[in-house]
Amino acid sequence: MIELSDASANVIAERFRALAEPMRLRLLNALRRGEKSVGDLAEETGAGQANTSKHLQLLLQQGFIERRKEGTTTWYRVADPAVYELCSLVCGGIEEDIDRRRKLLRLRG
Amino acid sequence: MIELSDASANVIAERFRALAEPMRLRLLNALRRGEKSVGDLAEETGAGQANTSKHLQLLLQQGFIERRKEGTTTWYRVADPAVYELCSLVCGGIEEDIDRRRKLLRLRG
DNA sequence: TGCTTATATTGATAGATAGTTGACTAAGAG
DNA sequence: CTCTTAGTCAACTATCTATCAATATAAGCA
Repeated sequence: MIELSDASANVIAERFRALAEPMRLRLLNALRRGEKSVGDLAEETGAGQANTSKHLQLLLQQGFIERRKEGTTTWYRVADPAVYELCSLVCGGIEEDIDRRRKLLRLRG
Repeated sequence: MIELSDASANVIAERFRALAEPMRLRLLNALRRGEKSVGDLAEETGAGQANTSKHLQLLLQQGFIERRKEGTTTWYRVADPAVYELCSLVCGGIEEDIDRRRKLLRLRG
C-alpha cells in the first residue's frame, strides 16, 4: 500500500473480504497440513457440502488456494503460506484486544 | 493462527472484515502521514460526513485507529503501523493478480 | 445402460452492511 | 440566548452474501 489509488483499494478490499469469513478461515486452517478433498473439508468444518464448495471457489478465485482433480474428487491445497502470516499479523492486534476485554471482565467481576 | 479455534476464527474474521472495505482502506491511507479530522477525511475521500464517521468508528472499535477530541473536532490517527504491513502482504498476492488481468486485456486487444 | 459417489451450480431466503437523510449533541462566537 | 460548525446517532433503503435444498455434471462401477 505505497500510494493507494481508488482502483487498488477495491482490489485489496476484495482480497481482505475473502479472509473476512470464519468459515473460510477454518478451511484455510484445515488445509494447513496438506491437501484435502471437499468432502474432507466439509466434514472437518461441519459445513454443508454446497457451502464448502462455494467458499473454496472464492478462495481459489482470490488465489489463496489451488486445486487438482482426480476422478470425481477435487483436492485443494494452500497456494501460498503467506496467508498464515497475514493471519498472524492480525492476531498480533487481537492479543491486545483480548487483553483489553479481559481487563473489562475483571473490572466487572 | 497457530491452531485456529472456532472462537478465534470469528475474531480474526471480524478484524479482516474491518479492512475489507475500499472506503476504510482509503481512510487508513489518508491517515498515513498523520492525524486528520473527520471533515478532512470526508473531503479527501469524497464520502459523506456521517458515512465517514461511521467507518471511523468501526476502525476505532477494531483498534486500527485512535482518536482525540479538541473542541468540536475529532482527530483520528493510525494506532499501529502494522496495518500497512498487512496491506503490503496482501498487495504481494495482488501484483500477480494484476499481471494476470493485464495479460488477459492484452489478449483481447 | 443404470446406479453411486463426489463436486459444482442454481434458486430461494434470511441476515448483514454501506450509504443517505434528518435529527440530535456539544462547543464557540456574536 | 441564538447561530454556526463539527461530529454522532437513528431510521430507512438497497445491495450483498452465507446458508440450505434441490438439481446438474461427471467419473467410475455393476
